[in-house]
Amino acid sequence: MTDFDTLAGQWRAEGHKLTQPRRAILKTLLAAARPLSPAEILERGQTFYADLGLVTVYRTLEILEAMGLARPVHLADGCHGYALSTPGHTHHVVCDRCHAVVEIVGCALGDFLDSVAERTGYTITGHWLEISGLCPECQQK
Amino acid sequence: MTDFDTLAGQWRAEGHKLTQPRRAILKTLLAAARPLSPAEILERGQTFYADLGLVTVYRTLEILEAMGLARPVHLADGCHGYALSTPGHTHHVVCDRCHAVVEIVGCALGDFLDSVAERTGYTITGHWLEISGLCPECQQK
DNA sequence: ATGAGTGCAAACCGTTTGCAATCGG
DNA sequence: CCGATTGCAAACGGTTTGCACTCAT
Repeated sequence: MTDFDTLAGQWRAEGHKLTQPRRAILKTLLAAARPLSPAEILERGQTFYADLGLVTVYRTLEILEAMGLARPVHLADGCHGYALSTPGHTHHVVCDRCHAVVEIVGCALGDFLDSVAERTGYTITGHWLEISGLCPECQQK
Repeated sequence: MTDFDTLAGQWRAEGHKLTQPRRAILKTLLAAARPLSPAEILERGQTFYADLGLVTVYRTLEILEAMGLARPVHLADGCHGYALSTPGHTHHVVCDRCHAVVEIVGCALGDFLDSVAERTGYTITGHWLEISGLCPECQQK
């Protein structure tokens, strides 16, 4: 997670303009505790900039994803939401009930992937791990 | 992977009728070397039963998924295909180039998940791992 | 015979695109 | 000022639903 100014800096560094709609989207993602669908980003973003449109949400997410600043997270229902990502390789743990998300920054799969490569003959180029569970809060209910 | 008769047996055991369209879909999935999109299943399935309709593909996949006999596999482009799955817990290794798929039957993530649970306070209920790479054949090109 | 299963067409929903108006640098 | 960016409306593609007909049992 980064703060707004750092994010804004990276944004401009790529030559993108920092418009009001885009500010609203960045703030929304920064404030989110779980991955948000485009529609949710729209709704929340409108509290920052009332005229925000869904199309702009899609276009901004596209840029964020290309920059590696946000990534799509597959949710249980088949749709996917977007969450800001720390740079580099991360995995997510998503709460089944409230969808709160925690990023796992380290990746302990190296040995496992080596054995997979050996067993299958594949050259491994990447992997995607998503863990589901119940967050501490939801366990109490 | 199972053979047709075993699959058909499980199918009937749940009280579903084994119609021509459904036979065609099962045969198609059995013959597939990689996950297929609903549209691909339709196309290939029509070689077994010419009047097969797309709606039936969706409805049959829904049942197969509920029975745990097939599972959706997220492909690189965001769409997802379906592949028959061995019962129980498996992971997939998908070739970036030709989409050939290998199932990893063992799961060596236990320790890793334990440490995640400890670090995050979550109760882990499940996980989804998909590995991408190049299959032996595609490496030679 | 009879209810489960089917295909068609239409509805539906999330996403993308064309375009004229607008905004940021 | 000028091109990047915007929102709207319409197009689009994949998925789901309503319905009358058909098939497996």
